[in-house]
Amino acid sequence: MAEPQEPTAPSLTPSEIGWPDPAAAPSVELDWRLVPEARPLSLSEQIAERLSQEILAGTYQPGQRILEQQIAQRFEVSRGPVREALRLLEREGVIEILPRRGAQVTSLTVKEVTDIFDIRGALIGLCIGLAMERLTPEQWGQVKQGVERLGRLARVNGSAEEYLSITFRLSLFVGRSSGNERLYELLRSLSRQTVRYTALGLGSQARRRRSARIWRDLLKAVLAGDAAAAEAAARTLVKESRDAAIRQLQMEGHAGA
Amino acid sequence: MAEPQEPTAPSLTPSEIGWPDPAAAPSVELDWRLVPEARPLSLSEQIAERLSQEILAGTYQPGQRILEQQIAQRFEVSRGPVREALRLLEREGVIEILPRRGAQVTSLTVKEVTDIFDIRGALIGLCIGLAMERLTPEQWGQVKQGVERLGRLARVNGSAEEYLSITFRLSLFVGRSSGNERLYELLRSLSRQTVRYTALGLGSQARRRRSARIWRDLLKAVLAGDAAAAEAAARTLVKESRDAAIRQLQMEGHAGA
DNA sequence: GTCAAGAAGATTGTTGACAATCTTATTATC
DNA sequence: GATAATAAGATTGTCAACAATCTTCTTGAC
Repeated sequence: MAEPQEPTAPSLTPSEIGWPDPAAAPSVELDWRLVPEARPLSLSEQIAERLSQEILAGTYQPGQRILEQQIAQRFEVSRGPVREALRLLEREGVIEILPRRGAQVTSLTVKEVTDIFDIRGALIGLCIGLAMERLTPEQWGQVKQGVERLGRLARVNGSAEEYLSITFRLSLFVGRSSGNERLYELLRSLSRQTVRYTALGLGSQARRRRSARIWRDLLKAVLAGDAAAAEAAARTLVKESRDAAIRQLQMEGHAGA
Repeated sequence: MAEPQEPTAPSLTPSEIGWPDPAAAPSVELDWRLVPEARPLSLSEQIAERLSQEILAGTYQPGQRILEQQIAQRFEVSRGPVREALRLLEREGVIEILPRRGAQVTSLTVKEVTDIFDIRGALIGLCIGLAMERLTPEQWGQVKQGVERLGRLARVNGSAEEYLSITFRLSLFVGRSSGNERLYELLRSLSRQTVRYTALGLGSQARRRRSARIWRDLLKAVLAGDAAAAEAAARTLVKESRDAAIRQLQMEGHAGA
């Protein structure tokens, strides 16, 4: 490949969120890597990774076609690895591949966004329950730190990006803490597919304050050992996130396709 | 391809389970197609479909390596489509692909089986809730037919295969009735990954009777409009299926890998 | 001016060959 | 006899070219 990617940073350990130093510049970088394992990436994985970043960053717009030849020339490789990269991206829901039509950036309908949020809601409920069985109060302390940061950020009307970044770190930490690897990967994939919509839903300070309050309720229920309340809070979080996203989409005149 | 596949049968419509005539020979054929859409399959999809059937049928054993060249020769195609077929099968969890090692039939650990059943449990709960919002009592009548068949089969100690076949049809019908396409596809994929284990759990008549009873409770709750009870029954169904499967695995001395 | 038919171009699907890497068998050494 | 280095073979990764199909533009008829 033309520009070999720098080695990826080591992934978070299950027991460490690794909150950045509050004194340092706030990190809003999210880890949307397709291949979480720290191993040398194959050519097709490198291509998929880069394309995924570009699509998530908006370089390619939803619905835009992606031509194999074009990608191959840009990365100075043949179409073989590009085809595999596209299949990998399709699997992650980043693009859609139509027979004899090729790939295009996924453009979700309102219905599909709703559907994915609903699935996330059910899975996050399971996740919380499993994590409660496994994590010690000390380990929940890390979540507490994050929830407190959320509260501060929401109160002072801080950057939406940083808020979003922290909620994702929290979600992924809980996901990993479930001890169910498949569940974690599934949630990560579904979250990635809906990042832009989650961001949409957390655009206003009012929504962030509301979100922070539910996170606080969630943590409270967890520390009190009330699994049912914790799962309910988690589902509420996703449900309100979903509704806020849909409202925004409809206000923006998102036709539904 | 050497032996072109006969056109696949049209898929079930959302509103029709299409129970086979009880007088006719009992149909225990399950529809484990990878590509549910009724459209001409590409070469790689045909290969994936055939391999998937063979793997599910036990022609290839768990852990067994699958060599690209060998498959290519067998189907008289080049390795390109075979590679794509293998990626498709990996995505469905049928095989695993390791870098520079190639593909091998998925061999799930007890932990992984447990994990997948847990995910299915959470999703089926969601599914039932959504289906209850959409289906009319008349439409549930079709489920009632199936549940009654389950009861009869369990009482007379009928074939485990037929019992399994009906539970899958019921599950898929409910899945489709949720109206959440992604949820349906996800459940179908997870069910396929655990067919052999579900079968293991339904091996004894006692288990089938128990299963039939829970299905009856589930339907009763649905018709009474008690969503919480219905969802609980669905989760119980999966949970007991999981535990039975695990017990069998451990009795068979399944080491865990 | 509009619509349809056809041709040219673009794009995906497939192939066989070559390169890089891994696996296994052989042989030499202790 | 056991172990390690080495070589041969097998297997995946990548490439460039060709075939099949789809899209778009042009041309002609009404």
